[in-house]
Amino acid sequence: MTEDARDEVDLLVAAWRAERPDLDVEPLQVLSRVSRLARHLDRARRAAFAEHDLEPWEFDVLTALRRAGRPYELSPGALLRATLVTSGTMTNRIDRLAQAGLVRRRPDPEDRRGVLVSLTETGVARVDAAFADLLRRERDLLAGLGPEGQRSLSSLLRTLLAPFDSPL
Amino acid sequence: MTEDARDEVDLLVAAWRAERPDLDVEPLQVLSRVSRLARHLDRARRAAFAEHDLEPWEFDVLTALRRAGRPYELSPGALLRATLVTSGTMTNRIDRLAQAGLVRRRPDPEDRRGVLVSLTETGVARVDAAFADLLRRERDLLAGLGPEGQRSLSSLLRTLLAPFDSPL
DNA sequence: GAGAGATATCTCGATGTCAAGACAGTACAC
DNA sequence: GTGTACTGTCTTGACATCGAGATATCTCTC
Repeated sequence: MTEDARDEVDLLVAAWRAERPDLDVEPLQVLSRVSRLARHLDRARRAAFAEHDLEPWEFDVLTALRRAGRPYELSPGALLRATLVTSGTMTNRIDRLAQAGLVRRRPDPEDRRGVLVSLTETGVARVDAAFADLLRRERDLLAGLGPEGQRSLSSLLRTLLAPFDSPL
Repeated sequence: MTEDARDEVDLLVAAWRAERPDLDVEPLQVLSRVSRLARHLDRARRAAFAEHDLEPWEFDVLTALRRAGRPYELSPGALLRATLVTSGTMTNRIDRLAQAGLVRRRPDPEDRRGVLVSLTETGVARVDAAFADLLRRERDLLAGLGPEGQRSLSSLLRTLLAPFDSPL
């Protein structure tokens, strides 16, 4: 059991143990790391997308549409479920993406309450370029783990994530 | 190798494979899960803290001070490094925490540019109660992994986190 | 086919965050 | 000692997000 690669969370846990020896702070070993890592990832993604003139939130919406396959069209409702934001946020996002010429809005012919949002050609091109770039960078970040580590990590995370995804 | 507990990310990866079979999207298995899990955790924490009348950002600052040990005092600079926010954000946070009576500000006697922020008695009590509660809830979230899984998960995450923590 | 409840989207106000820059004070080299 | 670069904190303005509520439409039951 090597303890070489200490990180900030190790220090955090040690500090808590000194201050509150009565508490079991083991959960922080996992969950603080998840939060901190996500924060760092956000920053790295922001930097990566800047080269393609995209904000992370723009990328999130565009990829959801891109993943849907031709004709790259989804309802705002489907988009907000895919991106975990509220409806007000999604309206705002679509407005701005439409203004930037990356998506288009049209009334849903089957449901007059509804709207359908689709990628423009520019939108497809931009998201494809940014996505390829992102994957390159993410692969670099993960290189230290090796294929074995990546598999077990994703499997453990899936277990943790499942209860959130399924019930709702 | 059981594939039972499929989550949203499995679907996401499958969708990408169908749309872009030319790309290796394996990195998403890890990093999308980290991001999504962090998002869910934020929500869970928000709900947990609500019972103690604390916002997540308040908790972050208060715990940093609490961890420092008596006299529970740090500079704004130390706090922003601990919480990964910018200086403007930290100024704003300290203002509001001071107004709520949870922290106190005083000039640093050793550096006239500086300020020292410390917990009030109320602050200590509130953060201690909220922290114990948070740990209970986090333990529940992690229960599905077992002690073994938690150890390997935290170790893998540490490897991933180390490059972010050390260079800067 | 009328009404109740569910659903889809949008509007609006409040809020927390960031980025850039201002300003005071410190540290170090010469 | 003096000047230059650095550090620590705060200010300001822009912005994305959320939550609650408004409106229109659909669906299902009776």
